[in-house]
Amino acid sequence: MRQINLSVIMHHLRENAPVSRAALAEMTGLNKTTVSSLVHELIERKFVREVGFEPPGSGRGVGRLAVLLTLNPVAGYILSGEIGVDFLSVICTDFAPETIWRHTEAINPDMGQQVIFDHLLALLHQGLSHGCETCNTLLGVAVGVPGLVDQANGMLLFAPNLRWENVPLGAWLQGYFEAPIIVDNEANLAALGEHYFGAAQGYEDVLYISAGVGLGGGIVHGGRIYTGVTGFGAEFGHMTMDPEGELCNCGNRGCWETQVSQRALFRYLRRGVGQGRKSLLSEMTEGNLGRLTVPLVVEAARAGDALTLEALQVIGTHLGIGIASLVNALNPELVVFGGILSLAGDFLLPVVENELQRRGLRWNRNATQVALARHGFDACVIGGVARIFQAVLAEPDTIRRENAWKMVTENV
Amino acid sequence: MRQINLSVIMHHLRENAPVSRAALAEMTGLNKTTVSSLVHELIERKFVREVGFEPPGSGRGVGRLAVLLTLNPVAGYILSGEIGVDFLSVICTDFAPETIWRHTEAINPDMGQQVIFDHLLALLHQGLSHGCETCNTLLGVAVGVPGLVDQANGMLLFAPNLRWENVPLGAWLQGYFEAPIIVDNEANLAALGEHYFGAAQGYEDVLYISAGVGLGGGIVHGGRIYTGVTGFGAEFGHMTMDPEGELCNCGNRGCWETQVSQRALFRYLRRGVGQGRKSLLSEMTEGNLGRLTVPLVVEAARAGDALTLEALQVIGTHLGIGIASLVNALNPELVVFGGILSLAGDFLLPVVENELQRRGLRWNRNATQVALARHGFDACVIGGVARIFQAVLAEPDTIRRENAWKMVTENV
DNA sequence: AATTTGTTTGTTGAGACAACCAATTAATAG
DNA sequence: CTATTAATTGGTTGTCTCAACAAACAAATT
Repeated sequence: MRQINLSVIMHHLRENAPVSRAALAEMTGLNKTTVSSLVHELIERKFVREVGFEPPGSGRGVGRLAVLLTLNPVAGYILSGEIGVDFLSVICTDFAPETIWRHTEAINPDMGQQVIFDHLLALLHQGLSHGCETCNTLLGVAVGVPGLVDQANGMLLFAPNLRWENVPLGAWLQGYFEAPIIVDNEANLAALGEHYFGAAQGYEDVLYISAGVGLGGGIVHGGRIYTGVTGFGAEFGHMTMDPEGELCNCGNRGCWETQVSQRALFRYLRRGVGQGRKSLLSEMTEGNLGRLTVPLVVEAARAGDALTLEALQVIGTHLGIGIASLVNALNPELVVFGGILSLAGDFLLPVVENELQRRGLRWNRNATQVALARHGFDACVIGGVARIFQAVLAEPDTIRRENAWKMVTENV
Repeated sequence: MRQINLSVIMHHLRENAPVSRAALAEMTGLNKTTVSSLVHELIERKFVREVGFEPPGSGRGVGRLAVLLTLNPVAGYILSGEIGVDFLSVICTDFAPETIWRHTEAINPDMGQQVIFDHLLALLHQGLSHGCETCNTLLGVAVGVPGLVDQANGMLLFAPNLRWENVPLGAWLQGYFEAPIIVDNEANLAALGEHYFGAAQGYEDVLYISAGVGLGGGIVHGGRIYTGVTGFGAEFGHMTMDPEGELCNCGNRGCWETQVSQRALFRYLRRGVGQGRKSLLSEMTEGNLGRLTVPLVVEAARAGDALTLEALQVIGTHLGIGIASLVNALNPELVVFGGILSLAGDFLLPVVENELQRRGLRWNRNATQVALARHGFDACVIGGVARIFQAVLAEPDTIRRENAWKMVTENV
């Protein structure tokens, strides 16, 4: 009961800070004495702090000045990392959350699991030392991975692009940090990140679609990540869109990600050029279309290159068809489009909107907006921060501040 | 708090009755005094009753005999109706819930909204008089419709097959019954019905797919109907499966329901016969394939008719592809297949399973079972009962027993 | 003086705990 | 074999704690 109300106060503080006790009481419907008591506890726990008085004469009329409250930025720090296919990324934020430190490092899957994990650990350790300087308490560690995760025990079940299988990441990390550990799918975290700190703020039912090397997805329902029964929901990329389509890495044919992904885009362009069509991209890559990158494609599109625009039109159409299907099936409030392909959002989104108008049921499509993700490369790590943030907001009374950060420093 | 615990007790009673107070305490983790107090209140409110002692010597060992508790069948009665495209159906059940009374009536949309509503009201009224004889208290009225419903106010937004739009069914019913009114989509209710009383008992994350005239769907997530943001989720039938496919009633092309529905099945068969292929169905319908019905098709399939088997194979493949996509996207525990087409389940399900094996991601498909719906024609009304049941279990202390049934009897 | 903020003080309600009574089975003594 | 007793489980009665709430009040402002 008290835990629930503490959490309610924290949530309202997050969304409305700075705000007074009286205002919190009104918002939450709780009695003001109750709010006072809860706030007192939160201040003691250092999650909340007073930040002076409401400036007098701010149009509020007569009465005693209100004491404004905010979440305490130095309540603790959060570590969030991502294991990408060819990079590691770690950020450390305070509770504001502002980034205190960040670092990215190139890897490749051939380095081997153990080496990559050690690198990740070293980065996290560096982030930790920066974090504890100002914030003292480690609130949690989140790690996003490009694969299926069994949330319950942080087991990475299957990451085809890393060629990893059944890696107990959660257990490994638990051995090094005396704080809650979250391991989750990269797109799921990114979805939550957009919900907390990005384009989806204020929306409780969000579909996130991340198109990059492949096509991943995340569902936020009621403000929480929707995990299917085995925690492996929202693999939109492997919905069959064309039963006789291109072969997919997963072994099936015509998966959505064979139509909408960086790979699909490049394939279309290469085929076009291969068939003798002219394109700015040939010059931009000096004839080596193996060097294609999404930014290059966007540049070509802006320059009006016909083949590129056509490719984006085709990809956008497929993206739109899939989104319309999902909108009909799930009736979300907002669809957020992210991933590296979202750099081409200016060209893709109008096509998507058009397709959604054509194929979405009237009521569903009218209730749904489509937006570009705010966080690009950082989407996942920011989502990890959001995930820890969420865990702390949900049960602020269970954080053990004393021994919250205690790292086994041997052999790191 | 108390409300929550009352609800917890009710749920455990539903799932484990008959059961003793001590066992409830153990299951819920509540203190046994608390359980006693809660049970006492529930007995006073007539939702629960004692049903004698646990038979001695039932392998339980020593100790005082336990008093067994169950939900009280005559706690009240539930009215549930369905407005179909060509029928009305109403049942009245007690709180067991056992059917006390039921009736079905043919209609057709041309009769007009007001006439159909009056017929529905008359049926509900008949059910009510049967219900109050034994059970006294009306616990709620549920009505399922083949269309989009805004749950909040029971507004039927759009029912293409009835050609109704913006009908305030909830408000109308509220004027006649002094009890909670639920108006919801037919497939959503059916999904909940399978969860409470059918093939999906014990599964908390269920996809329900109903193939009949069209293809509808329902999602049960965490034991509750998943409504999208506007309460219009799970319109699986209008996911685009083939961008250039057949024209659908909704105006788009290649919707799933153009591939998997009674209409799609009959179309395939008629085309086959039209192309000169032999089929038992020609004889069975005496050459008039306009008379096709699903039972006839099933009969032909059982007799080994090649065209029929081929048709079911094709439909089953499309069904399987769609289910695989949904399984990948939503990772449910169970997929339940219902609707009139489920009569052909023996022929369709193996094909579906096969397609699921091919197209489902390994982890998802392994976590997901596919089952036939238990309730056929009654799925929706039973779901309506479940919906009311759920509402009562959720807040047993808010039911006003005194004036719960008070019907405006004028002009009915 | 009126108004708004926030605290102090006391009340209410709900669940937890301990002790107790009740009803049964199992063991044991005669 | 029977009567008695111990052990065990079911359920209730009082007491305690804790959280939310209400009313009164103090402080700071217009």
